[in-house]
This record gives sequence, C-alpha cells and structure tokens, in this order.
Amino acid sequence: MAQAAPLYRLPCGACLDCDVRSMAVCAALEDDEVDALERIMISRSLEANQVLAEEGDPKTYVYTLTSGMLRLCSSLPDGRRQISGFLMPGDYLGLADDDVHTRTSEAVADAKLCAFPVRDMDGLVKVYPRLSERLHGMTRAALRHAQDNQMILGRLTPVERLASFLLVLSRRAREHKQPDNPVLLPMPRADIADYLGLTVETVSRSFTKLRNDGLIRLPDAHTAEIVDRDALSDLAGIEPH
Amino acid sequence: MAQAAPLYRLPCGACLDCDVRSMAVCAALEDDEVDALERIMISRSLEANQVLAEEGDPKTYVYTLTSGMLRLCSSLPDGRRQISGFLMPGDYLGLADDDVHTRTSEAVADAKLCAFPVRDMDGLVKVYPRLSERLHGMTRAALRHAQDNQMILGRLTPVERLASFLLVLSRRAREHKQPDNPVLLPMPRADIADYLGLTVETVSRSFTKLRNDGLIRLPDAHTAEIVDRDALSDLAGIEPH
DNA sequence: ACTAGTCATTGATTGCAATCAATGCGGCAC
DNA sequence: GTGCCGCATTGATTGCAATCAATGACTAGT
Repeated sequence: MAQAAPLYRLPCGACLDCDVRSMAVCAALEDDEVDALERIMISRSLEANQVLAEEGDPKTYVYTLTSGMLRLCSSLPDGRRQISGFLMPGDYLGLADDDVHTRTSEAVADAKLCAFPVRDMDGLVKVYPRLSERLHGMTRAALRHAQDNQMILGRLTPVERLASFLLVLSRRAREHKQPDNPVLLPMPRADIADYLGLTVETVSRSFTKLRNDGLIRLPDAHTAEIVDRDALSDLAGIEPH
Repeated sequence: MAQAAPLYRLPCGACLDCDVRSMAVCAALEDDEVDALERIMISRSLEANQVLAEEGDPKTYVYTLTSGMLRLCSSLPDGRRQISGFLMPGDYLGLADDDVHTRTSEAVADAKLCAFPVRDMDGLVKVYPRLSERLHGMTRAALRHAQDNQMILGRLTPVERLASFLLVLSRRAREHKQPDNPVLLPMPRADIADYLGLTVETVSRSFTKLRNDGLIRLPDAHTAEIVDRDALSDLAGIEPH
C-alpha cells in the first residue's frame, strides 16, 4: 500500500459551502464558528486502496470524509477479514477509538477528507459543547448500527443479509442527500462478503437470486436498482435505523 | 413476563460505599458530587426473566446495574433472536439509545439497578462535564465491543466464538473485580447461542470440544474453569479490548 | 414419592454455504 | 491487436452446523 499523500491546506472559508457540512460533525457549529474547525483542519486525499490508518496506530488525527468511501476492517492472523463498516461522505472516522485506532481504514475509492489533530479537536470540544454532543450522538448512532449488524451477521441468511445491506446503503444515500435508487456499490464483492460474513461466491449468488426474483435489477456489478423495496424490506426483516 | 416492581428510594449516602461505584458512571464524580446523582436515583430490582424495557419503549430512565445480569436482545418477526450484549454490575443501560430503547432488556438472573430519569440525568450531565465525558467514553467502549462482535459473528467458527466468549467474560469479571476464573455463566445455553449466532446444540458441542481438548473444565453447566488460557486465546484469535 | 417441566447433552440426518474449479468479462499495457 | 490480470459469475462437490430426535439431570409442585 502506498504512503499517505502530502498534506496541504484549503483556502479559508471553504467550510462554509462544503457539500457535507450539514451531515458531518461540523453541523454542530454555526457559520461563524466553523471557522475554528477550519483553522485546525488539514485536507487529505487518498487513492483507491490506500491505507489511512492501521489497526493499532496511535490516533493522532480524526477525520471527516468529504468524498469517496472508506472501509473499516480488521483481520485475523490467518487472513480472515471482517469489515465493520463503510464510511460515506459526511461520516466521521475515530468515533470508536480512544487513543489508538482499533480498525484499519482504507479507501474503497479515491477519497478526500478533512483531518483534525486530536489534540486540537479535544480543545475545540471543550469550547463548543454542541460539538461534543454531536460527537456523542454520532457515536450512539454508530453503536446502534453495529448492534444491528450483530443481528444481520448472527441470524440472517445470505439473501437476507444482502437485502438489508442494499436497503441500508439506499437509506444512507438518501440521508446523505444522494439519490436512494439505484444503489451505488463502489466496493468489490470481496468487501461486501467480508462485511456480511460470507464468501464472494455466496454474495454473487445472492445478487443473482434477488435479481431472478425480481426484487432488484443489476445494470452492472456496481449498480443495484431496487425494484421491489417492500419485498426487500420483508426479507431484511429489520427496519434500518 | 411480570410487570416492573414498585419503585422505592434508598437512604441517603448509600452511593458512597456502593460496590460498583468505581466501575459505573458514578466514578466520574467525587464523593461530594455523587450526592447529586443519588438525589435523582431510584432503586429497582428485577426477578429472573423479568423485562425491564421493551424494544421501542420511550427511554424515560437510564440505569446502572448493581447486581445480577441483564441481556439486551432483539427479535425478528419469525422469532429468531439476537442478543447484542450482557450487562454486568457497573454497566450502564441506555448508551446506544436516543429517545427510545432500541433493544429489549431482560434480567438473566435476579438483578438490582439504579434508575435515573433521563430528564434529570440530562440536567446533571450539563452541570458535571466529567459525567458526560464518562458516558461518552463508555459509549465508545461499547462500540468497540460491538465491532469485535461483528468479527466474532462474521468470521469465527463455533468453537472459536465460544472461546472468545469465555475469555471476554473472564476479562470483564476481572475488570469488575470478581475472580476471573472460573468463569460464571448465569445465562442458559439458549442465551449463549443467541449471542454467538449459533444453536443450543452447537454451543453444547463446542463446550464439550473445549473440555475434551483440555482447554476448560466444566464442574457444572454454569461454571467454566479455564485450564489453558493461552490455547483459548489462540483459538479466539483476537485480543478482547 | 411421583410427575411435569426445563435445560443440557448426545446422536443421526439433512441442507446450505464454503470450497474447489472453470468460464466470462472488461480494462490496460504494450 | 494480443495477452494479461483482476473481478464477477456459475457449476460441482464437500463439509460443517442446523435440524430432528432421544435421553438424562435437575427442580418445583402436589
């Protein structure tokens, strides 16, 4: 994996008309306050498959993803891998971690992020309680999400897992003000497999099953058009939060 | 399931020599501050299998468990159940929830808890920032725990899941200042199964496997003595946080 | 003491997803 | 254009955990 790209600064005032401002931590601050965030912010970009932080690395930065997609994953000594989540623009990296990163973070596709030195961020959090509240709220949401995944991994069949995955992606796209249909799948099948606790082959067969049953269409491998959302929801069994 | 037991108040000053004070939220407050917590606190007790809160109930109270054990679970329409976690004395109930409980909470064994009205708690949190920080820290820990479970559920074999389960219980007992060996298993096999995404039969067979391989002893169904902790750790593959 | 009921274990069988293997489908270098 | 490589799909087979079924240990009720 390539090393991190060199850091550079964005011109001042950029946060004010940022695409993800309303979804990200920054939403906790008023127009005249984001300036404080922007002052400690450093822009970064990643190429596809570039590693941002390794499991066990000290947490010196926290990040807001502004474009592209990241995966959070960890691996067993024998190579088995589990992806604990995908980050979409507006999402925050570092919610679960105290002083070290507990998961490896890699770019699924070319990505841009805002990096905040944790020391500076800790300082800001004390000045702006709303920032702290927002981070806490985002952590709670991430916890609910992770608990939902426990049900998905522990009790759902492969097709059910895929159905719930597609619905969650669709819903999150909507929350992130993107079209919720068709669902974009920037990640390869292997990532979906490692997220859903399956093999690539089973993921592929599950896609085919959903397509043959008329619940989705697959114009190409990275696009899933939801045809019958209700049937898909029935399959998934649980309402995504 | 029986209804909640009647509420009653503990005499003043009880928090000061509480068994779980050092593990619970309360640890964030000094001796002269816990008083504020105690003033809004209501003691409750639950019998085994009694329901504390149902999935979807409004979150009017948050709780600290002081004795016994709770399970947090959710169920699919067809009855499949997933337990997202077990609460031990000192643990906090309500970390993941905003205004409604997202999981059902039930007593595994007779339990005692401190109940705090959320409105009052929200007020205290504003007065004592350390309380808020502690809650946020506990939420982050819960998130790491839930993400570890994703790996367990998605990628580990049944014996590996059980090994990691026993190690986590052992470690948490130690953290809660209880002996870390033998491991006490107050919950029935069905709960372990629904936590690990297995069937009771497979859980039972996995116990037998670990016993026959000499990694544990089973004096009785609710006690597992760890004989070879290293081998167990190797099996589990991941270090519990 | 006897019965009924719950829970854990063990055995026999089945079924589904993992594994193994082959093919297809672009994209890219040259 | 050709060949190569990564990725997705499909097919054949295997193996493991779920399912089905029976038994045993223990508790509570009468």
